[in-house]
Amino acid sequence: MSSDLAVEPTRRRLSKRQADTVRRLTEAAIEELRDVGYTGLTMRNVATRSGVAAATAYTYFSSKNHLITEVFWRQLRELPQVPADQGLVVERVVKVLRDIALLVAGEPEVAAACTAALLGDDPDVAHLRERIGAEWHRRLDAALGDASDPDVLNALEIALGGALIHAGLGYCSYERMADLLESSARLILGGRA
Amino acid sequence: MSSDLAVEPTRRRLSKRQADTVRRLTEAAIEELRDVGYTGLTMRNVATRSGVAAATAYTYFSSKNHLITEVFWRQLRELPQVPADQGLVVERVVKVLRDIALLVAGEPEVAAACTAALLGDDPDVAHLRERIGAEWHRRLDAALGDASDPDVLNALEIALGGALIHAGLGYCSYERMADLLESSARLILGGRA
DNA sequence: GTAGTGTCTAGACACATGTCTAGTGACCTT
DNA sequence: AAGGTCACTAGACATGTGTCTAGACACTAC
Repeated sequence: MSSDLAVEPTRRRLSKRQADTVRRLTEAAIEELRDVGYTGLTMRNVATRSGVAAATAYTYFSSKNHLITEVFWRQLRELPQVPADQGLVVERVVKVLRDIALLVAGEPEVAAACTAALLGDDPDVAHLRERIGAEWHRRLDAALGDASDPDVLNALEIALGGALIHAGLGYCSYERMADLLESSARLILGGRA
Repeated sequence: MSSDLAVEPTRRRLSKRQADTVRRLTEAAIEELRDVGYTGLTMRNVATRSGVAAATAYTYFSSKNHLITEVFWRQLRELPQVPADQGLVVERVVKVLRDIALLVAGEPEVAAACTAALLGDDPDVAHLRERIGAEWHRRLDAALGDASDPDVLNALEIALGGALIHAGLGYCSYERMADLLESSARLILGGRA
């Protein structure tokens, strides 16, 4: 798919061969999630699907949750930035939120699994969680531009997390969730531009 | 500590003896979560702590996630209703949100575990999830009273879920989360009373 | 008291996770 | 071409999950 993302370390700097192994593992994980979901996914099956030994998978990912969270993180990273200098603030914010919400909307199984994996307690998951949170923050802050305000930013971050959970919990579809999220954002931004 | 909640069925109507077993299991689960958290909790340990065989625990709870979700549900049920006819709408809403947010704030380990368990995919968890979602909806709707509006209600539900997740993910403490939630609610309710 | 129903126990089971170790083999460098 | 390093393999291991079965035990009714 893209970029130097394939060379980005999961645990350390990677050689070409290693990067390839990691890529095969994350791709196999996505297929596996599509087929059998979070609970059905096993590290052994992902490894086999990648043509790799199970022990090798654990060399790069400390846990099942870590592997799945890495999938989510890579998808978020591949998402293009929203230009910060065009259109109304509210429209820019709505676009950022919709982009993230719909990132995985086409694959609800994958999305739900990522949400669950994000809550894992291993240190590698915690680290990715921070990066993901920071990325959300950064994108929303950029979209707000001069209009940025801590309370508004927090409210938007909370809304984003809430929307993903609501969809992940099965309360609604990801498409509907994106609409609800947009509606929330407009209420939060209220009078402001 | 209360009510006929102890007789409420988890899988079917319960005899006194059964209700007692279930109560011992949920109480042991809370203690276990406090001590060792979600990952550290094992059904066998909870069973032992309750003075019950493991197989018995599985008679009442189809999975670890089901047991923990039941804990969350029972705590939510025990939370007193906010009177719907006093004070400003916004203050009533804020109180409902704060109550739920702080429900388990004293026990972050328990709260985080519940959030994770809620995402489980077994049918018993799905069922409780619906009841929990409905309960949130009901309480917020009541607080809004005549001011109730589908968009506002959705935004508040999303904010509530988001806040729990943010705290569960460790982005902030539950106390701080309650404050952010309040601030979000005020933005969402905006001009409205 | 004795039988019968319903609850619980003990322990084996298949399967998953995550760790570890000894050993294989490909790719450098010289 | 030989040697060394790095990535990977194969498989055992301890531990947890969730299921199952045979049997123990208590409480009720007769």
